[in-house]
Parts: sequence; C-alpha cells; structure tokens
Amino acid sequence: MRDTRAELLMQAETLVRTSGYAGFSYADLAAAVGIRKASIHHHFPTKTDLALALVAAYADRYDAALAAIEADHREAPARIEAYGRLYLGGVEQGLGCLCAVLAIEGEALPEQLRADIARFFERHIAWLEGMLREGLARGALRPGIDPTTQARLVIATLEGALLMERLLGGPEAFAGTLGALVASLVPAQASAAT
Amino acid sequence: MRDTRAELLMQAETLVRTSGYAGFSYADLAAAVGIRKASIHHHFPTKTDLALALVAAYADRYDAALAAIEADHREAPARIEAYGRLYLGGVEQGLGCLCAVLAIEGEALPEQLRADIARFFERHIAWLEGMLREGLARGALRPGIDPTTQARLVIATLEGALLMERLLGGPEAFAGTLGALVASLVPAQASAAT
DNA sequence: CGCTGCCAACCATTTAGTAGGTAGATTTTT
DNA sequence: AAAAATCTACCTACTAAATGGTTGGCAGCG
Repeated sequence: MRDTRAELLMQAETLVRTSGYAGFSYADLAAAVGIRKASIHHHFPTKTDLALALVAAYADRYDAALAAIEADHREAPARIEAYGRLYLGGVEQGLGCLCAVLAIEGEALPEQLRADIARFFERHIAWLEGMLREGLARGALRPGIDPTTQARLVIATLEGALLMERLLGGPEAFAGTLGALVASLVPAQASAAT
Repeated sequence: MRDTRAELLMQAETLVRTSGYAGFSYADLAAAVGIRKASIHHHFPTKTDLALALVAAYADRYDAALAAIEADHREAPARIEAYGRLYLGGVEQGLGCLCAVLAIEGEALPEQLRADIARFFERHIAWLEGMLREGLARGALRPGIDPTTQARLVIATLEGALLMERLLGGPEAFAGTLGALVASLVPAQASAAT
C-alpha cells in the first residue's frame, strides 16, 4: 500500500462514481494522479484489478462506518438515520455510490466484480436487518414491520435517493427523503414528535 | 420513424439499460440490429443524438403508461402500486431504468441529455405528488404524510429497488419492497388488512 | 546486487465519425 | 407518360483519436 497506490484508488473511485466504470480511462486516471498511464499498470495490471481493489476498499470503509455507527448510537432509529447520512455525503460531493454505479453497468462487468458488489449489498441488508430486529425487540420501532423486507427497502430508498437527488434536489431533498424513511419505521407518536 | 430507426432505438435502449451509455458502441448496436455501423450514423449522426432520441421515446412511453394507470385504477394506493409494477418489468427482464442508468454516468454526459433526464424525474415526481394529494383528500392514504416528500421517496425506493434487486433478489424481492412501500402510505388498518 | 516505482515508446484494437458511392423509390419537370 | 432530378437507406472503406495493455529501461535505495 504505497502512497501512489492509495492516491490511484482515491482518484479512480471519484472517477467511477462520477462517470461510471466504462466512462473513465487509464489516461484520465493518469492525468488526475499526475503519473503516466504505464505506471498505473504497475500497481493495477488490468482495469479489472483496479475495480476489484476499489470495491474491496469501499466495502472496508463501509464496514468501519457501520461499526462506528453502532458505537455512536444506541437506538435503532438513530442508527438507521446515521446509516442514511452516510449516503448524504455522496449527494453533497456529487458522487454516486460506487457499488450502485457498478451494479448499473452490471452486464458488461467481469463476473467476480459482480459477485463482490452483490456481497456489498447483502452485507448491508444483513446489518440493517439486525438493527431492525433489535429495534423491534426493544420497542423502538413500529411493531408489525418485517425486518427482512424493510432492510431491503431502506437500502433501496437510500440508493435511489442518492441517484436521483444528486442531479435533482441536492442534499436538502435527500435529507427530506431520509427523514420520511425513518419516520415510516418508528411508532406513530414518536414520528409525530419529530 | 422508419422501421430500422425504431429497431435501432429498441436495441440501443436494451444495450444502454444493460451496459450503460459508455458501455456500448455503435459496433455493438450495428451487430444487434444487423446493419453496418455507418448506417446508424445515417439515422443518428452522433451518439448524443441517439441518446436524446432514446430518452424522448422512453419518456413518451412512460407518459402513456401513467395515463393508462389513471384510466385503469381509481384509488391512489392502487395507482401507486401500478406505478411500481412498471419498474417490476425491468427487474424481470434484467434491465435498469434508462434514466437511472444515464443519471449515474451523469458527469460524462452532454448537458442537454442531463436536462432531459432531470425533466423525466421531475415529471414523475409531479405525477406522484398529484396522486398522493388526491388520495389524501379522499382519505385513501394515511393522513399526515407530505405529498412532496413522499413522491420523491416513492421514486427513490423504486429506482433503488430496481437497481439492487436486478442483481440480487429478483422480481420477488422487488415485489416485497413495493408491497412494503405501498403499505407505508395507506392508513394503518388498511395496511394490516393486506 | 536486486527490488521498487516510474517512464517513454510502442502495440493491436476499438472508438465515434466521415467520404463517397450505389440501388431503389419518389418527386418534379417536360 | 417519359425523363430528369432528388431523396432515402444503406453500403464499403476509410480516418484520427482513444482504448487497455506491453516492453524495456532507468534512477534510487536497502
């Protein structure tokens, strides 16, 4: 993990998240980092290698973020809202979710990459499902909701809102959607109190 | 609107929705339609022209679908569920939403295309907002929801679910999310009755 | 010495787009 | 109605630029 390697990962991530995987070239990346094209191949022999490293680093960062949320917040609603704010950063910076971007180009992507992206989503679904289940048990969430279904709904809503509000309504619109999403999960009186 | 032109639009739409805008080439399209590359340029001089025509045709088809929904269904919940089933088709065929695909590659796209995509989403938001407002007035929806915010949430959820369940859970998972989404909009007792 | 990080120069292929032409239909002119 | 001009849809053959990737070398350093 050299300095240049980290810089390559950072700039490549930005490029993918703004223009897509097929939408950026090694030439673009070289220009962004300030080295020559051939030097990128030294760190990442093929574009697929780069993409795999990108997803791995992204997934690791998210894992750390999920752990931090669990440490910082106790109740399920607060945790889910904090999870949603992770996406808000993307809206603010004009960056889509890396895995959403890649998922959309799915058909044209190497097989292993698709599997890694699927695992990314599955991990988040499982995490949210756990949060929801715990929140239900503690009475912090509206009784009657199905954790499995709601976990998928939460991610779908956040991914969709990021996708859409990045070019439409910006951070405020995203925050509005996040608020409504959380409100739909908590008991009626708690929702009205917000 | 010649036959070949329509065929080009159809195949190009499929290509974009599976592999992204930057992810397909005139060579791919030519092969799919069975004519030569140069002949595509006769119908669509530049790739941007093609993309613009694609979005225009897609938006028109959706306009027709929205009108059909209004004709076929009377109550807001049924209309919103029917709207959601529009997206289900994409999951079943393994195709993303054209405008979502393009929105994700946003930064690398021609300006006018971005504007057209934004208008696509805005129109849907406005339509849903109208449905929600009417449903609220007739008491078919859970009182207290904000039509503006919920309209955005509905589209975000459906776009996100399409994106995710296309590669993860398939039509059943999408249907589950759609069900939960509609349930979150109707009054509590109606929701429980489902 | 051998390794790492980088580079210039190259390569084959693919990219969007152009040039120029042909066969057939349609329209315009006589 | 015949002839001439124009248009449509497609083609082969090309181009310049960009694509991902390779080769071989060079400087610095433990």
